[in-house]
Amino acid sequence: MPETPRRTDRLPGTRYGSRPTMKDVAARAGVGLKTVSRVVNGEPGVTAETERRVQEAIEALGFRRNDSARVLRKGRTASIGLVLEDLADPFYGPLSRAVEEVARAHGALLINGSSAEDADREQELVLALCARRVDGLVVIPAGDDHRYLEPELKAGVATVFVDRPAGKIDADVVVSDNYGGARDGVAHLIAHGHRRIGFIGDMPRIHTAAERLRGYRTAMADAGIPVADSWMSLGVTDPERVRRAAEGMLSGPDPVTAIFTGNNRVTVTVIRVLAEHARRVALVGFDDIELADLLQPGVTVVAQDAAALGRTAAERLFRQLDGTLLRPERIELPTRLITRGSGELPPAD
Amino acid sequence: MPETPRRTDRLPGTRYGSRPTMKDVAARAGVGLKTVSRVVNGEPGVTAETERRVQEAIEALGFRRNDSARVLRKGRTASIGLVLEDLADPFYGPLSRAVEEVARAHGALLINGSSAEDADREQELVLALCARRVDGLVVIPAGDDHRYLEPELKAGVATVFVDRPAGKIDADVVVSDNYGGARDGVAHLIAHGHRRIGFIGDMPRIHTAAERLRGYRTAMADAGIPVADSWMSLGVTDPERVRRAAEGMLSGPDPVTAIFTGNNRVTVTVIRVLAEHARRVALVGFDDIELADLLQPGVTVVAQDAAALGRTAAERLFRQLDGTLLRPERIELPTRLITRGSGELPPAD
DNA sequence: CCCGAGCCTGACAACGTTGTCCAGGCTCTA
DNA sequence: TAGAGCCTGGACAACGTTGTCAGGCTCGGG
Repeated sequence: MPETPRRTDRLPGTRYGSRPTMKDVAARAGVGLKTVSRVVNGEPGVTAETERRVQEAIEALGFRRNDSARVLRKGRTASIGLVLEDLADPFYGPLSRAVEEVARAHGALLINGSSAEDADREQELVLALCARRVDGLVVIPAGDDHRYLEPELKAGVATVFVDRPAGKIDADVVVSDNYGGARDGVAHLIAHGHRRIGFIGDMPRIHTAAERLRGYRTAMADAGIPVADSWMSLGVTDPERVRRAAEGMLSGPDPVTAIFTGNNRVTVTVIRVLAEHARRVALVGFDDIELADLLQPGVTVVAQDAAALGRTAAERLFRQLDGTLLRPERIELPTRLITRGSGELPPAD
Repeated sequence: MPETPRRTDRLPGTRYGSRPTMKDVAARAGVGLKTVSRVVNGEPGVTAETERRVQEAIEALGFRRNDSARVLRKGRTASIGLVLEDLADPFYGPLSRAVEEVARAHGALLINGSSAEDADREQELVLALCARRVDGLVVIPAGDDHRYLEPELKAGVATVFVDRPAGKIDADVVVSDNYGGARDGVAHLIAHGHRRIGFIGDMPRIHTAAERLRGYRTAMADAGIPVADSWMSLGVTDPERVRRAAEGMLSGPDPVTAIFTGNNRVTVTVIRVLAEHARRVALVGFDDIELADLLQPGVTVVAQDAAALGRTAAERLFRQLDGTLLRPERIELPTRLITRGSGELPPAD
């Protein structure tokens, strides 16, 4: 009896009628279920003629293997999760793309989500990905406590943290040399004669922001320059806050002659402020930004390689899955100072 | 007999030992399987005391529901797929983020992949997403024939095409007014006295590129200006090709006095070329670019709202899933001319 | 004291696929 | 011509979850 009406308890939401299954294909081709499975998976042991009949039935019915069932059976999903702060941030685009390319090379799909810099949302996302049984996770953490991941790690979910370290668990980490990069950037300003140098960065609870501030402090200390509290401003990176911070440093009795900005968003806002400003103020920014070379003056930056961060992390992830990787490690990628003019302006008192 | 060694044919790759299941939780809590299910899903009909015992067992074992099995049973995955050209392109970041936000509001996860402007890769990705049984698809098409999607549409996979229309199938489409935007941008140059205006765009097989070229031609025709072949250049948007095209238009016996660029990547490269150029050349670009206002002169652009494209598409997708949407439709979002200086330069002959 | 209503709870099948295992038919050789 | 061995194909169970359904319990009313 072909074409029997199966399906007993379908959801009402399912429209059109549901998808054909291997059973349907088998019935139509007049073969057994397992034979269809063999054809679909390219396994050996099927006559050319039988294979043709099966292919024909697949074509005719529009059959597509149901990966949920497959995953349930096999245990691996061939997909990895990526949790980052904001997909729309130009820094994360290339990183995300790099992760995707590595995943693709390993035959895996990428599922991603934005945490919006919210620890709860990060956890929610990560656990949702685990419930889908992703094979691995690349996480740019928003929170600083990742003990909630312990059962997942034990269960064998490969995990790599990028851009910022994991909190309170032992895991692979790939970061840029935030401390060293900031230190070199500030030293560059000092080398060009600046002493009153401002620092505007992200919220101090964010690891990268703290590290870059540490780099700033070290460079200043190394040069024997005492730092005034009014020279440092940490907080959210929305344009309003940053603008106020920059204007504060540039006015008053003891204005800065140079500013070091803690990330791409801050840099962009500060460039705007400086453009409206009469006095020439030197600027070095963390993170490269597009068109930085075409501004007047060109913007000197400490560039990190977002694509390399993503690639390195993803490659480690798949090595964890291979089993070729045993101990968690911390990898630090170097930054690169790109001089374009803004950092070489002399102090204008 | 508790702690019996289950698992017969596990993959060798699975490390540590596999995850606990509802069965394990049930055994530990001393309740039935279904009771665990009820607790996990917050269904009514469980005593506070029983619930407490189950929660305790879940906690102790680090249980996490397996969504593959759930999907297999329920038919819906609560995830949607997004296929775009390149995650690293600044235009797609906000679009992607907007889709994600709408998905999140509907409790769905986002799976995405880059087609790299390759029709085969697009198809491969889309079908992989369908095999995972995503509830819906948002596609920025690379190819121009989407008949391969017909079985999926019939099976009820909600689908919306964004930025470019679908090929050879009837589906929802959300696009910008590429034709009108380009026409207005070029008319703006004409209004400022230009007659010899160049057009540099993407490959003509890409729908947006063709539409923008059509807008250019219309504006020129409306002004009664005959267009020389040497004023138009279509092709890949890599910097080398664009640079040659721009330099070609700017030299020779009859150089252009203004250039209209067909997308953000082209615009950036042309800005670089013009910066090296002695003569002032007017420029209007399609797509807004960051820092465009800070260049000298500021870059006049025809801006499209990438986030609105993504949001609109995703909202339509979920309305399809609700069943509140019946007929496929084509939605066109307006563009906006933002004048900043480069488009208002007079012709310098 | 008995019976029915109502509430909890658990046994069971089904979702679609893949791994295991066996049967039947074939070829090849002695 | 018989037996061994190979190749093809199919029956069946299992993956982990959820919907159905029925059983057992308590409680209140007659």
